[in-house]
Order: sequence, then C-alpha cells, then structure tokens
Amino acid sequence: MSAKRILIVEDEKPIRDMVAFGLRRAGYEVAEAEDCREARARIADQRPDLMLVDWMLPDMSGLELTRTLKRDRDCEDIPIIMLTARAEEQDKVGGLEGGADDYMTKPFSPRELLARIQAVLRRAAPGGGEDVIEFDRLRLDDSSHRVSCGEEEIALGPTEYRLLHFFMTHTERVFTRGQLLDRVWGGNTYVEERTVDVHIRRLRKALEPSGLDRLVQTVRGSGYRFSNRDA
Amino acid sequence: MSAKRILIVEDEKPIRDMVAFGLRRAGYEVAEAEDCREARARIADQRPDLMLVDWMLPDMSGLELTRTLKRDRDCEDIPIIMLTARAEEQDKVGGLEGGADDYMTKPFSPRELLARIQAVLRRAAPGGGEDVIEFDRLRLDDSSHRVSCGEEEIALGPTEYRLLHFFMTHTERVFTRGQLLDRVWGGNTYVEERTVDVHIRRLRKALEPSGLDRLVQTVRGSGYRFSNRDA
DNA sequence: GGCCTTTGTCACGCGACTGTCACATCGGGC
DNA sequence: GCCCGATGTGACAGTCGCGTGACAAAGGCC
Repeated sequence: MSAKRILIVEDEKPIRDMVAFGLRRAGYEVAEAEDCREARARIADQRPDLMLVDWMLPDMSGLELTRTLKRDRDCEDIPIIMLTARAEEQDKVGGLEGGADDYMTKPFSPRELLARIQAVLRRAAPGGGEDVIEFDRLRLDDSSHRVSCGEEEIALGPTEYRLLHFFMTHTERVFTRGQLLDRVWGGNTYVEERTVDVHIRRLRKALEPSGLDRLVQTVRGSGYRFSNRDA
Repeated sequence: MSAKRILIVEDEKPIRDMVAFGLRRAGYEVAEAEDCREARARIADQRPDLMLVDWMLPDMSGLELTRTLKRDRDCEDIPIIMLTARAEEQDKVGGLEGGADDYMTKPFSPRELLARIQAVLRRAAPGGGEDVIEFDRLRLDDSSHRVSCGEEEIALGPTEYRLLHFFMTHTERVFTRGQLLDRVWGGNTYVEERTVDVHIRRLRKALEPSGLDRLVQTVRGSGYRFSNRDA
C-alpha cells in the first residue's frame, strides 16, 4: 500500500505548514493549496485520497468548494474533512450538509486529526462487493485472503495475490503489461514492464500443482489474459 | 466494564437533546448525528455499542441506513433501535425487516427507552446467556474474563484479552493493523500501527504453551487472521 | 513512596518478497 | 532452415515486512 495523498486547502500559511508537517511525519504525502482555484489544480494532478478544507477561503468558501466537488462525478468519492474556526453548531450542520464526510473545529490536536483521517480513509477504502470469487475450480476468498483449488490451499505472495485477484475480476480480456502495472501495481509506480512477466511466471508456478496455470494465457504481442477457454 | 456508547441519529434537535440528556444521566456515553452521513462518521470514530435511529432523516431514510449498516460486515453487530413517529404496523414490519433489533414509536417515555436499550444490549452483549465462546480447544468465558485450553488456564493482559475476544468473534478473516486498532483499541485512539504487532506477539506467547499460537496467523502485507486451518 | 503490571515505542535482525538481468526458448516471416 | 523480436526462466541483490527483546512511562495496589 503506497502512501495516501492528502490535499490541504487552507489560506493561512502557518496553519497549513503545521498541519502539513504533522501529516508528513505520519507518513502521508501532502499537497497544499491556498484557495479554491489552486485546489482544483492540485486535485487534477495529484488525485488526493482525502482533502482537508478550511471553512473560510479567499475566493470561494470552503463549503462552496465541497458542495461543488461532491456534485462532480470525478470527485464525489474523495472524502473531505472540513476545518472550521467556529464552534457553532450552525457550521457543523452546514459542513456536513454540504457533503463533507467529517469536520473539525480549530484548534484541534494533531492526534485527533490523525485519528479522524484514519477513520475517514478506512471508511472510504473498502468497496462493498462479493468476497468470494470463483472461476473454473479456483476459489479466492478476499476476506480471509485465501486461494484454493478444491481442498488444496494455494500460497501466493502479496503481488501474485493482487495479480490473481485482478485477473479473477477481469476475465476473458487481454491486458497489456502497462495496464497491469497500472491496475495491479498502482498508477504512479515505475517499474520495468518485463517485471510483469516475472510475476506472471510466479503466479503460474503457484497454480501449476493444481493444473490451473493454463488459465494464465499469453497473447503474443499484446499481453496476458485470464481465461479457461484454450487459447 | 466501561460506559456503553450510544449513537443517536435524529434530525430534530429538541428530541435529540432530550434523549441524549436522559441517556447521559443514566450513565451512557452519547454521540449525536443528525443525518446519515454524519452518522457514518460517528460510527467510524466512536464505535457505538448501540444506535438509536430515527425513521425519517433528511438525506436517507433511517430504514435505508439500517439496512446498509446491517449489510456491512464492520457494522452488522451494532444493535439498532428504530425510532418512528408512525404507529402503523407497516413501519414496524419494515423496520425489523430492514435489520433493526427493536423499534419504538414516538412519543415514548424515557423509562421505556432505557428498558429497551438495556434489553437490546443484554441480548447483543454476552451478558444474558451466550457468554462462552469456544474455538478449536480454546475457551473464553466473557462473564468471568477467563481463557482456558482444556484444564489449563491462560493468563492474558487486558489488551490481549480484548484482542483475543475480537478474534474469536471474527475468525477466518484478515484484519489490517488499522482495523484492529479501530475495533480493539477504539476508533479515536491514535497509536502506531506496529503496536499491534507487539500485542500479537504477546498474545501468541501466552497461547504458545498450549500450542495454540498457530491460530494467530500473519498475512504478509495485509494483516492478521485467526483461524485453525493452516496458513 | 516502592513494587508490580501493563502499554506503547524502538532498534535490531532475519527471512520473504521484489525488481532486474542474462540467457534460454519460442514463434512467425522470409 | 535462418533471423529476430517476444516471451519464459533461473539467479541474485536490495528492500521491506515482520518477529523479537528491551525499555521507559503510566497506573494500580499495598
């Protein structure tokens, strides 16, 4: 799991710096913006996993920004935590009505901020879906992280597991090495494309004892495909 | 036993205040939310032991919220009492079908509410009857806070006890360190994730003399799992 | 106050995993 | 059959995740 990206939208530099410092020390990747216009630029090029948005901003209120983002299909699932100096109930209501996922009133302790960030990220992360995926004698249970064929357990390394998981949710379709790197390794990592070959090899080796390595098919010149119909 | 946490989800502030006041006076810890979105935030960071959910809510009906929560593995065991202004049988049916554990029609007396809360908590918590959990030679008696394997008593510290208790009620499933911190330590504490490793270690050491440390399994890159099938 | 238990953090070390390379092998076009 | 690019395969070194013991701070108990 790579570091989560957090975007801070806050016009007062001291506060921004302090928060950024704390977050970086906690292992997050931090981007900063001091108004809504800059925020949009950062959203576009950084794709943050979470945003901290100040209530009062020079060009547009933070609430307005939040409301707009939550209406944008590309951004609606970026969780937002509002920061407000006012403790009034009124603002709390406004923040959450505007679509923020949580809010905090200044001053707040770094510890509390980190806790809320974790909570919000944790909530956003798990996509609700079927836990057990089956395909041609193969069975993958994502909640217990087990792969099996009949009664036989199949041991996989983390990357091979993710690779197989991706294939089992995207069968019968060819993926280039670049696409696999994107989807399995993560968009911003850079590794040699041939690395994919090696992990394909490792996955096949793990499936071989069950005779299921035939599911991982090479499409010469294009990439790989996961299918039970013979190539 | 620390004070039970109750989350009130109700959009009408007067009612919310009144109920909260009554519950606090009865010794409960109370959190409030006025819509579903806020409710989710509070669930994540407070981990309530019980929820009171209004039938009509601004963003999503309480019934919808209930149904969603009961389908979420992380929340399914939080008991829910629905509050409704309509006395029709229809609602009662709908509420219970949606997964609520009980329901009350407004207006209700504080006394009645407290009684139902106690009843639901008793039923959910291992207080009334089902307070012994067994799993593969391990036996955990929650009422006497004892853990044993056969005739052998196993001594555990408080945190290790809670950790084991959580595992025994959620077997065969991988939990990240973050999730464990959430569920065993409590949603709003912030400690290093590696602290989990240390307590896992302590739990394993305690289980080792009985040869049961194999139940606590590491899933490299993901977290930990409690299972008797070999890794 | 002293003693003991519990708890969170750290540093060290090992082993598993990962990315890369070099070489073997394959498959298609001529 | 030959050539050449694409893919399979084994080996290797660096990295990273995790286990482990130690330790200091905090709290309960006498």
